[in-house]
Amino acid sequence: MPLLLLKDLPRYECLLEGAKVFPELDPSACEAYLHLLRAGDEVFSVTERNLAEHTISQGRFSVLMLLWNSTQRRTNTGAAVEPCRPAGPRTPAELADAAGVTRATMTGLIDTLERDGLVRREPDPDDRRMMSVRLTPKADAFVAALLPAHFRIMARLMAPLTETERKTLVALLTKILQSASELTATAPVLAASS
Amino acid sequence: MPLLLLKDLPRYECLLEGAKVFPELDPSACEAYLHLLRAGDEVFSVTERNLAEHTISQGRFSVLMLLWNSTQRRTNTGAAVEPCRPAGPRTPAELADAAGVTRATMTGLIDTLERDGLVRREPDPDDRRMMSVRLTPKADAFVAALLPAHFRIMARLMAPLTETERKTLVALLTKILQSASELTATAPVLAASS
DNA sequence: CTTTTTTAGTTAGCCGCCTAACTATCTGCT
DNA sequence: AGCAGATAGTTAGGCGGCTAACTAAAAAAG
Repeated sequence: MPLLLLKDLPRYECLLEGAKVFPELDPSACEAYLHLLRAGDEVFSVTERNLAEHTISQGRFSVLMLLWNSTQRRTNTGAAVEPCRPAGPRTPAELADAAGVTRATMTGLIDTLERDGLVRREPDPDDRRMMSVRLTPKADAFVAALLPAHFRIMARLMAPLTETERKTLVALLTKILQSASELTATAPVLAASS
Repeated sequence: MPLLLLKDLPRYECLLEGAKVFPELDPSACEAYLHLLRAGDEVFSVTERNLAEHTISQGRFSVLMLLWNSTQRRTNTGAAVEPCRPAGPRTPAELADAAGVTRATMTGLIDTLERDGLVRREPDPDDRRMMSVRLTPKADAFVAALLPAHFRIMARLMAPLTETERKTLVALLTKILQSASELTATAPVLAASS
């Protein structure tokens, strides 16, 4: 539960009301914004609650998935499996980049994962600054046991949407993600320009 | 930046690949899920970054907005303003409910807001267990100064979407929110049932 | 009227996120 | 070779979530 968001979103009339006071308030944009964060938060917390039953957090789970993807790619048994990415992340820095957190955060996540016996840190023989993070066999079993329920929850969450609606949703979200990335890139102009 | 999510979402072929290994994996559902969290996270962090420039966090901002809404409703100057909610939240418990966090968390948020001189705790004369949280004049000015940029960012984020697309998005997100709420309600059945 | 239960708020302690500062190592420039 | 700068990882400290345990007060039960 990362956010902190109004449980009951404001009614549209309230947004229209607010637009009279604040000319910058675009009611439909605001409505979309609030619904996006609210739905994202709720969906997030549903999956997080499932993971919590297996005593793992979303953050640690993401790290496991990243590492698991890497090992899957190497020890792959399937025929004709095209590599989805050149090579899976191995080092804390790569994991941090892939997960979108700082290296300091990744240090903490790896700490707890290592304490729980799910990963091991191994020094890199070539570059003594670097570490290599590996899943333990325990983690392999753990992830394999976890994933079916995880996927089932995703399917349940999206059950009310048809295939077409899902594609539409992804397309709309992609547009928003695009404009958010642009806003992130042109950072300091935020408040000033129209 | 609440979540911890893969920066580069997996390609659709990878999801199809995974579905061969895990029959529970619904590729389009998974794709929608990942895009939703990714977009929500990015949008969240964009607004958070703006708020951070005014040295306030999303959580504290939400509290201020809840209280500000309450006061707006009482000292309203506009004619023919229908009340959007019966009465705004006043006590820490009401604020916690409205914001969707625990009371312990709300205590902490009010602590820091009070420390920064943006709210005041006042004892309730009728029920000595209760406190009343009020915005200070400083907070009024603070919020009023903050909101225009905040609204401008929402508008920018949603700029690539037409009015129709925004309505579509809201409708789709509402469906997802609905099914997420149902999953939350029927909690313990998560992993077991199909 | 006393006792029990409920409720409001806080406190304490954990986790995961951040930034900033630090150590150790490697790289590149002269 | 030797030193400046870049890079990998950790540490320290803060914030904001959480749960669980606690205090004080009100409400309910007897």
